[in-house]
Amino acid sequence: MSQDGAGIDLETSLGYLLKEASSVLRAAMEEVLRPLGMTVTHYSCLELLAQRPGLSNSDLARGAFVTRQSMNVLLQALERDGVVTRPAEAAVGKVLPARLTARGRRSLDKATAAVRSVELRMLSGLDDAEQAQASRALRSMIDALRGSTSIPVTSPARRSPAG
Amino acid sequence: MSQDGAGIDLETSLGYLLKEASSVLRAAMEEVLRPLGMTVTHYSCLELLAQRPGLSNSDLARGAFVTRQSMNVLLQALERDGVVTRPAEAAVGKVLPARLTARGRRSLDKATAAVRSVELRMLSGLDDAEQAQASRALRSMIDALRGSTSIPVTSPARRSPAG
DNA sequence: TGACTCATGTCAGAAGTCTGACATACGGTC
DNA sequence: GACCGTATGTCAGACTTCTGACATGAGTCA
Repeated sequence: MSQDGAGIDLETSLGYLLKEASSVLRAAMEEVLRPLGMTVTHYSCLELLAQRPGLSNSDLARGAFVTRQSMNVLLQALERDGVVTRPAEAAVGKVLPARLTARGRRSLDKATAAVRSVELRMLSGLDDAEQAQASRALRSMIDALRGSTSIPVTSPARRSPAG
Repeated sequence: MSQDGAGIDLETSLGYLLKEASSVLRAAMEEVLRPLGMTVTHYSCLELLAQRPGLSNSDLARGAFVTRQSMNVLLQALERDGVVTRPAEAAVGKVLPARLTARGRRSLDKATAAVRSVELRMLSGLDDAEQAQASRALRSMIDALRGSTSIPVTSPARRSPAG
């Protein structure tokens, strides 16, 4: 086909497969989230806040894999809808810790159930050992690509005076 | 950690890891493609055409995991830039087979080298067996998600009984 | 203390992608 | 031959996310 086999064989490329898997997963999540009036980023933000109350806008952006500008747009909408609250002013620096409201938590519960079912379906063909192996492989690819950058959820952002 | 274990543990979720890996890969590709004036979708389109000359707009959209509308916008720009050609009229139905021009092939060659280096770096921590295992796992996840519900990119998933 | 660096929140404009809609072409069925 | 469902190419508008830019606050170091 090509001259000197320069092309990346899409049939066997792990990168392409990764993109495909991610695309299919995203589509499946959007499908179950849409009836709830949620996008994937929207859901990710809520899930992050449930597990790590008080995350900042920038923390949430890193955890949801979008820019802090995009997350800011979303957070403003979520605040307006009463799903999330942020203090009007920063207690310490410029960081505004966000938290779920009761309504936000209810909203998240439904979404979590839906997303969980998608994930279970995705993993239905893999036993525990295979899942662990896949997890290690993905982690290896991530680390190799980003050299050593930080972790999305386990945020090191707490390194300020108080802690 | 929530009330009844409702939350999806982002620390261990394979879905989250998949999203993270895909995000990091995409960022790494954008980084090397940007100097060439190319986006990831742009590159995907060219790579697809190199391996399967004559693919239609809809084919390319499916292969690049975007809608055919998005791919159409891109294809028109690529035609304008002399990177891709399509016949003015369809020979058979409405399908317009696209092909790379010489310029498109040159453009792709540079991009392919850049992307290949990214993929090699991503896989640098995995031996052949691990890569094969990861490939099988991803394929399994894709098939499991596609099986029941939606179709990745295209329109409503109505299959005709005789189709 | 002052300068430098890094991170944050935010605004504004640009780019990419999506949903909705329409006309058309193919294939099978009645 | 007419009809219906599916698939394609395309236009238009809306939405989401991104890049660029700015001011502010914290930490480091001389």
